[in-house]
Amino acid sequence: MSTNEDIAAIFEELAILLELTGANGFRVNAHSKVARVVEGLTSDLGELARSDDALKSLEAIDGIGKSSAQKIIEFAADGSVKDLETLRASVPGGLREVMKVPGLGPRTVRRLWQEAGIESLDDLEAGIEDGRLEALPRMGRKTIDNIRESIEFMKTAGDRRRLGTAMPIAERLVEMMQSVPGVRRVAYAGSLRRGQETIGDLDLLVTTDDPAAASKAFQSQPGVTRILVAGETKSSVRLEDGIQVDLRVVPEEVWGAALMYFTGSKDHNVALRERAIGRGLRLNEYGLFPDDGEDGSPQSRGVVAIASASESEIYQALDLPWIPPELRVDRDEFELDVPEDLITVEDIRAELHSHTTASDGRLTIEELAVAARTAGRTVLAITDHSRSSAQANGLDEDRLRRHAEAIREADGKIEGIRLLAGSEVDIHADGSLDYDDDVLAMLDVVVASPHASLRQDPDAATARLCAAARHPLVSIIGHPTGRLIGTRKGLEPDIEALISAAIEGGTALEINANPYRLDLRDTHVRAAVDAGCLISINTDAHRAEHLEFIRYGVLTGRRGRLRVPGCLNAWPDDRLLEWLAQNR
DNA sequence: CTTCTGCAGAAGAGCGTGTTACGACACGC
Repeated sequence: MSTNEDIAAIFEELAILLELTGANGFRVNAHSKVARVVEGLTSDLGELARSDDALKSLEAIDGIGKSSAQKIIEFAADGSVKDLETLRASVPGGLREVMKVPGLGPRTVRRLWQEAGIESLDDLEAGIEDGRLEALPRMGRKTIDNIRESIEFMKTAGDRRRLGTAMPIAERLVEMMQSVPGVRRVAYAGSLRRGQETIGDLDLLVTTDDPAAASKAFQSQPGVTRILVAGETKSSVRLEDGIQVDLRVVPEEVWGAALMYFTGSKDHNVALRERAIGRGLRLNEYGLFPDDGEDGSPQSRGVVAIASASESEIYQALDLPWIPPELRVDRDEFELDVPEDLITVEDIRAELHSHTTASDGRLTIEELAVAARTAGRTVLAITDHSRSSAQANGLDEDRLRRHAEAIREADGKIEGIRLLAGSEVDIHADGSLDYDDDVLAMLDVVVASPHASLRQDPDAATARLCAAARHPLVSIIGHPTGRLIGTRKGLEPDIEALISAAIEGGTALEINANPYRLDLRDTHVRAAVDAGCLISINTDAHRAEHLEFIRYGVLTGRRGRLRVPGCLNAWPDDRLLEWLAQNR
């Protein structure tokens, strides 16, 4: 674990433990915020914390105050934080699991702990059976049944879903709701709309002439295993595979306000509402209202909204440009330099990382070329695996030479798309490449990627990747960390060092659009974009459907503020080909 | 706990729903 991740984990734990001790909610939030901020940093806090002016430098980071700065310094020096140790000693560790039970919040868990001696998930189950829970006030049959069901659900369901799993489900739901009579507009919102790499649950927003019909259709759709909430304007169901879907039904005229509210992030919303207060206004999911100082929600008192129909008019009324959903994280999106022209799927012209039957792909050169052309690409680099990737049927030098010839031959035969002969060459643990330079030199594109030794220590990983990035014949570093979301951590190089090496070596860094990878990840893309390092969004297609993954890579790029000029494969073909020829 | 402006002390988002006991509270977004 990198230092930043350690620190983020410490503050996350502090927040949970504080919550359980009944600490002030703002204090709890402050700790969560530090965790989130630290997670988003690319520079090493450990180093900063050991520097001369550590306290000042740390406090300069938004969200980190004196107390948090001192804890970070303490951790960098001793590897532990006293306050955390004290809390750990006074709060049973098992309560963190109990907090995860849907429906159980800090208040209830604290009561269970102090009044019924519940200290773990096992205790909770025992307490349900032996009647300890029933004996508590405000603990009725229904609540206990719900807890029992939630525990059962927790045991069977997985955690968060990958972006690529959630998106098709959401699109199916949107289509389904669109077909309900009276429905006008339907959209998915939430973390899916923000393009996060994993999604907790799905959020659907609907405007309709017949709210009751929309809610009923939603609750009774096939695949619903449990209705969690069933109100007039708000419903929540669980589907067969365990995914939770929330529906909100609103009047047409508040579409924009509701979409903003439902898209989040929570912290972005809080920041916007604070901004509204600062301007004598109030923002909620029904609109932006003048603050008349009265109690109760403005819309219920007939106060007329200043803005509500569209997101942009609300942002405008708060003196902000429309902020793309992918940037709504409450980091620095409220500063004035937010680009309006983030990269889009339509901007992508070239696919620079793909596989055919020569290694472990499913399509021949011709089939893949046609598929790429159909998907709208005008340039396709075929980059099969190199010899060390034996499990992927990697090509030895002879096969590579013949394969390159075959690609160039096919290039002459297929209209409408330019084919490039390339390789996805393994970067060995020591930073050397899997082919000799004279072999690489005959190719049009070289994607160099780590595939093995993905557990090496961060310093070795940095040296390994930087060496490949500085190699004159390498065009792109493919999936730089090699992580697989939720299953493999991958390398943990010093990203800023890698970015510098890539700039120096005239090499682009890849966003691998495969939803299992999305590597570089969003925060690393942002660091690269800020430094002026080129990015290439590639699907790593092994079959035709994989070309559709591009959307996930684009979302990740947008989260990193990527625009066309910084994205190699969004350039005009001539310019791309010229760059590829020169940078080798 | 952090930020902001009043530099010591205040302010910190706002709503719908379910449960439990019929107004209040907790939860989750």
